[in-house]
Amino acid sequence: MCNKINYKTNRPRLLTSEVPSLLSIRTLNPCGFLLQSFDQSFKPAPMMATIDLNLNLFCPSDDTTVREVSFNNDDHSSGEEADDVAVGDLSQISNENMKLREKIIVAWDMYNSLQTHVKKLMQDKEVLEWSSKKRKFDDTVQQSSWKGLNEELPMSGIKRVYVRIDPSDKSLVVKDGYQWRKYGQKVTKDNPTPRAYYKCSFAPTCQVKKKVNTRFRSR
DNA sequence: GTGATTTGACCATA
DNA sequence: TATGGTCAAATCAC
Repeated sequence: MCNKINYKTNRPRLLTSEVPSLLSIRTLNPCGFLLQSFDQSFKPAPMMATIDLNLNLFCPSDDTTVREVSFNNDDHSSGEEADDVAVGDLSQISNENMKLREKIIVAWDMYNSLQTHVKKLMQDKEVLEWSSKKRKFDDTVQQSSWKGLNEELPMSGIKRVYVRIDPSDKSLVVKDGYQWRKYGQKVTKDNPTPRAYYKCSFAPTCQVKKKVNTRFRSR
């Protein structure tokens, strides 16, 4: 008996290729002018982040308008002297901008090298922890009287492992040395109870999957 | 707010 | 075309 299921929904599907994956860092000088811009692409990070390094050292935060430079004429200084002062100020600001720019470039380089280092450390940690857990599990399987049921699927390179569980254990967690995350459930043809699909969630590099036919647990 | 689960839709394959 | 496997938005649990 097969019933065809018609799916009706208006829910949009977001394809992975449509997900923006851009980290944008903008650096503004003390008065809000763009000083330096970095764009770093990350794949497959499904997110977009913008970080403003607005070093607002000299300007009030709400002061985004062009400001007039006025001079106090109480000392009766001439217009030429005022121009000289203005040029001096601009030159000083320009120098400060240059120094800031150099500092930001150095900080960016340090950030990049630190990020690389952290990534490498995390990968090393993942590999160590995973191989430790895997070894424990392999030992358990070796000792199991069910080892005759373990099989290597021909031509596929996929190893199928059956794990015996304690019938008195009513928990839904199978103690097989892996950490699982459920990603789907399906009602199959010859099974009245749904089949659950799990992925290994211990590490992103862990490709192990499992199927659970709940009818075997139902009694 | 974050991570896990649920569930309808999509896709590959026999 | 039916079926199983997977994806990903919605929902739930904490």
